[in-house]
Amino acid sequence: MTDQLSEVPDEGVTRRAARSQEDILEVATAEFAANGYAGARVDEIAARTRTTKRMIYYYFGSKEALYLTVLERVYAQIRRVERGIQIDELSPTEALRKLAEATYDHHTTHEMFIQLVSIENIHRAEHLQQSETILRENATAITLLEQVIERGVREGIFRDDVDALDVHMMISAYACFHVANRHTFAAIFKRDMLDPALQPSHRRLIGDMIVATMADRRNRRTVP
Amino acid sequence: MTDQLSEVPDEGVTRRAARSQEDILEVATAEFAANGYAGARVDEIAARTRTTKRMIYYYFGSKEALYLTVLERVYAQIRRVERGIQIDELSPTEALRKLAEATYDHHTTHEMFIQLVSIENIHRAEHLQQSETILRENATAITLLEQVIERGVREGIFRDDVDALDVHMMISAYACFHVANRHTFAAIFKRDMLDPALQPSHRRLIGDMIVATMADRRNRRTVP
DNA sequence: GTCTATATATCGATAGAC
DNA sequence: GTCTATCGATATATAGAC
Repeated sequence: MTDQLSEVPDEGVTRRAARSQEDILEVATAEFAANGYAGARVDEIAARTRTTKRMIYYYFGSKEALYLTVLERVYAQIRRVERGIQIDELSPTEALRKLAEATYDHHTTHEMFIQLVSIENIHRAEHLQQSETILRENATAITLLEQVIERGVREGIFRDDVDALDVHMMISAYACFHVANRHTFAAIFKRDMLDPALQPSHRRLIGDMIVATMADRRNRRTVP
Repeated sequence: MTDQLSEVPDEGVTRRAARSQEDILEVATAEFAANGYAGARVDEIAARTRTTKRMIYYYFGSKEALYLTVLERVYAQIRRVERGIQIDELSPTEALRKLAEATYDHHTTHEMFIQLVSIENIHRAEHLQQSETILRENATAITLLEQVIERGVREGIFRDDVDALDVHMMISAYACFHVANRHTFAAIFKRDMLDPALQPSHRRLIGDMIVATMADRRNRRTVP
């Protein structure tokens, strides 16, 4: 890799710069997630990279712009996960469970994403609202869920008074809480919600919860 | 904040001093909730009270000690709400719904509590762990839930593979998410989860969700 | 693009009079 | 208990050489 780069000086410099920026973003993500926006230190980020503080400002302009780039990066990541979910051959019930489990799997393995979302909410999403990319792209996660629910309602197996956003809210709430409130929950109740021994049953429970709620046909407004 | 959070002042402290401390705590709660621990400014808290910054340090010693007092105060508040819940004459199903709705009602009307819990989780609950009062008192919320579930299992109407902490987790997750992730959710999906027009249906849904999950008797391990 | 050194601002905390 | 004034530490951001 390094040899190839030195053979092509022009690309080498750019590629090296891109790698340096990636390096900064990686460290910055951890720093912001761990300490919040105001608590994060640019000095600390610089110290943990191969580059210097001067380069952070050279590449990103400001602490806020760096934070925004970090935010866009983790939202792009979950978008990729969501796009990869396949539910074509599944029944509405099975599809719902699979979507819930996929969200649970993503959130429980991406603690920094959840922390950054919490931080962003403390700041009333004012940074997120500056990102047209996130606002435009991340809302599309809901379309798959809409199709599943519509099919389930049409087949008469789902209640019809809960829409896709409500279901997404229930799934996200459960999966987020496991990670976001892990520490206060553990401190008070002495149970680590991310304990690997608990994950199979918690993964089953999120599916049970969503399926049981949606399959409760007593709540239908119209007869199928 | 409209709730009565004030404690009875010590005999040695004048009424004016106690009122001054209450004034500081009121403003500090809002300041920490709105900006996080590192983002909160002691100067700003002082400016919005009738007292001065010097007095904040005189009464509370440090920014961190002030924050800890704020934390204990909001946790004491939810404890009072939890203690006031009456479910004596209700069936296990009705009791479960009432507990879920009470949590929903508390969280949706105490945004600052939820924000402070989020902030505390960003800091890995390191302040909360210093408060013996919170750790000792707030875990008792679970006993009422334990009794309800035990009764429901005994009567053969609830599944028996989900314990009280899991139910508490599901209820808290739903109710917390509404408040904690309100801003990112609204930014991306253009729906304010705290819109008063949505509250009746969301309040019904949390009850439906918990009852449907627990009443799913296919998940029983033992025959009642 | 990369470095060292530094400007500029702000914040938590305190001194000391009354 | 209460005030004004201010310290000392630390933060973001930048200057300017190479």
